[in-house]
Amino acid sequence: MRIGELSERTETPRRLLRYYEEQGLIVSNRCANGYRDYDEATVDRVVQIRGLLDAGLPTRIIKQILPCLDKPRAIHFPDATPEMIATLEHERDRMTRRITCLARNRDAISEYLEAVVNGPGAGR
Amino acid sequence: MRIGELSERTETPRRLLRYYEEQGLIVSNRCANGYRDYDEATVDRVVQIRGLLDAGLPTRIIKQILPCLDKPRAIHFPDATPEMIATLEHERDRMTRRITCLARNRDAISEYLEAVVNGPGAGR
DNA sequence: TCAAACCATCACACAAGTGTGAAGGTCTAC
DNA sequence: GTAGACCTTCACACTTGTGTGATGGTTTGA
Repeated sequence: MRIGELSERTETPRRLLRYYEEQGLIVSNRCANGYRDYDEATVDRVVQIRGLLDAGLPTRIIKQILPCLDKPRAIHFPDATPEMIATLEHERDRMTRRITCLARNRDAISEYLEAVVNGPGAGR
Repeated sequence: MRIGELSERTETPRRLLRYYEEQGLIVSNRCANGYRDYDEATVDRVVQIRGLLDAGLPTRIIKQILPCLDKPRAIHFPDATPEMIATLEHERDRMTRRITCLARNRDAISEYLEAVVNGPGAGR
């Protein structure tokens, strides 16, 4: 599919799709006329990238973790250098910390909202 | 305490503490000589702010949700305008989405790492 | 009293993600 | 063949969170 369709289906500006490609997060084939051509799987990948970006990961890190998420895992074993493994472990831990922080704060918000809808009287 | 101590205890550059104050995320009293004076609770607050920033929330949003997290909840009921409640619900949902995304990707990383340490042979 | 270690404000700069528009090529349909 | 809707690259600019340094006041200890 071309960039316009990918843009619509992922609700992502074309500008950013080109940027993600520039950063090495997605790839595209080129048609004879120079147009980018994406395959179906790119849709999910873009959604995933956007989610991770929104969760505070920079493209540099996203680029490193994306290959681990592909299905035929065995293919990627050769790239598994010790440094890479260390990076992944570090990022995994950092994500866990982010999750903990988000969950705690979200729960506090929920609690607050509950208290509010129950009326000020119920809070004491 | 003064900014130097707060900086050390929160591992946060002074520059950023002043920035957070400028954005209305923390407050300080001023000593006679103009030095900032923080109270004990600011330590936790700064840590919380940094966690949320790292999880992708902008200061503008953090500023809005921080008041809900204070202990004596009843004090803040007057500010609970309908728009404020809508904002909070929206941010709560967004945080949930972030958590889901982070958890899924973190689990995939964990899975990958497990496969790697078990050796390529175990992956098939 | 003088140095060192704090503190203050101000300002310029940078990276990352994103917005926007210019200038131009390609394809489709009337 | 021309208009409109696509696509291309390039470039300039904005925002946000940070880094860094200049310039100067205050406090503390030798």
